[in-house]
Amino acid sequence: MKATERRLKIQDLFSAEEFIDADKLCRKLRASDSTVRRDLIALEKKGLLKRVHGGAVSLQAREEPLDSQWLSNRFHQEKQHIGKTVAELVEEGQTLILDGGSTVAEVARHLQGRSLQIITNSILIAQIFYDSKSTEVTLTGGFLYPRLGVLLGPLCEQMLDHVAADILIMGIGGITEAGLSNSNTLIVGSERKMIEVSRRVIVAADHSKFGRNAMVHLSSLDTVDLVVSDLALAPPYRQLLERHEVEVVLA
Amino acid sequence: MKATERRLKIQDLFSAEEFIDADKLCRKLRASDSTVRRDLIALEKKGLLKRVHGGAVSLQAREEPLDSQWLSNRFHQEKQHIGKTVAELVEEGQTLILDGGSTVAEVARHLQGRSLQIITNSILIAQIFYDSKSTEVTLTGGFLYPRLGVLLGPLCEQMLDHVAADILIMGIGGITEAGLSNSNTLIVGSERKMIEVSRRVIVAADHSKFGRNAMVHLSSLDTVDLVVSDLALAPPYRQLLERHEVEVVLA
DNA sequence: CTAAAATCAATCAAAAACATTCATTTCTTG
DNA sequence: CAAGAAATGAATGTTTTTGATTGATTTTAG
Repeated sequence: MKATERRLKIQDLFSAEEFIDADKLCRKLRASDSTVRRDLIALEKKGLLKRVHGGAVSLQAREEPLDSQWLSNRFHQEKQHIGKTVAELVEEGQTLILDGGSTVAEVARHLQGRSLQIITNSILIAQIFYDSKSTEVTLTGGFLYPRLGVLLGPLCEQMLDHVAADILIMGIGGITEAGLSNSNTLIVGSERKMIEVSRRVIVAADHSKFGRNAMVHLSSLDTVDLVVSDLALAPPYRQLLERHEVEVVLA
Repeated sequence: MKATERRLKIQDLFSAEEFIDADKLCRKLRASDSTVRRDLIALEKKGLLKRVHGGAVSLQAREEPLDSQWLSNRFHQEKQHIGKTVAELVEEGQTLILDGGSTVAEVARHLQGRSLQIITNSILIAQIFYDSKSTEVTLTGGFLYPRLGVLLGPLCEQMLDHVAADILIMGIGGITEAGLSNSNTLIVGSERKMIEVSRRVIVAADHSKFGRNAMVHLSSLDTVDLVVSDLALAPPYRQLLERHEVEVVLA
């Protein structure tokens, strides 16, 4: 097995477990412990995982409870602005797909009471419309991914196959020149389907997501129609997006 | 098992239980007491838990989803007892369908941390298992019915067509000689499907549901295998159930 | 209150995992 | 095809982790 193939496989394994045993990797990849260790070092250098004694842990896997409040509120101000701006782009009566993630949740909050049809795979976002009569909410089914509160897997993708949406509003793990990426293959799988069935793709991402790579590649920048970020976005990134014909709005 | 893996697992266990015995941890993690103690010391240093004689307690106040609703709930005490009793009937590794409703939610709370496969159409129940890794939760898709937080409609029923469950745990609007009834046709529709695909049907209903008829007839009493209610259940109802070969347990 | 039982902290040797080096194989590239 | 570069796996010594043992401390029962 080649190095690239091995490393992709390692990344895949993180969608199921947040910790991976080095021994198990050796057996699964049929490689020596030296090789596996080198792979892990390489992936760590790329910022895709954290190496620990005995294996490696997924980076986004678990926030420390002490700053969990803080972390989910990181750039909260910015996310609020982004949420408001994105919500203003939506017209009455449209069909939206809302992906999971705290930035998109902020968009959802600004959509409360609007007359829309919303499809989402996030139970947190569904909750925002808990007692709204004007907004019709449909949840995709699926396996509930612990801690993120999103529905994933074949059931989710199968359901998305049967719908069509005007706009997809998507959160994201990282954006670089290579495109969008997110933290695990299951999430990326359903997001790909979402892109597929949506006429217009809007990415809501605060400036901290730029220049970062998450574990799994999702798509190239060309699939995106519009990126809404905050004012702290470094100009080079803005130019990068515009080179790919992506519209940019800073909130 | 490696150190990091063990410590993540300990954190998981604390999302289901407030206090955990050191012995129990040794057995569950297959590690010596020295190792477990070192793990607990490490986690305490990170501020994730508090070590006490004989084990450790969770530091984060376990927030119950929708506290306010539950507190204002009628017959809350009775529902708690019913919940505990029903939860004890469930065996490890089984596949359950949980329908919506406050009584069933009480059952779900007592199932936290168990190793089960749960299918539900209630986002409130899904939330109860928000960060439990041992309990695998699948949501049916569907329209979100406002204020009840349940998923209904063709999407939901279609999904239920593809599953099979050991036990269905069902709340109910009313029980009379004529059978079970509930408040609207959409709910009844999905509940019929649930009954269809489950080997054993358990109804969790406090005594106030007896002798009442809700809007829509759901099924006759013969489809029910077991009813769990509280001690205030009037004897005539008990006899009625037994005439229909329904087992009765009072909590 | 006292004694027995349980739990804890400290220490140590064995085991597991690690970094480093080096010879061998595989892959590039001219 | 051949020289060089990159990747691999084995071997080395080092560091970390682990479970057992010891005696101290706390809890429980009488």
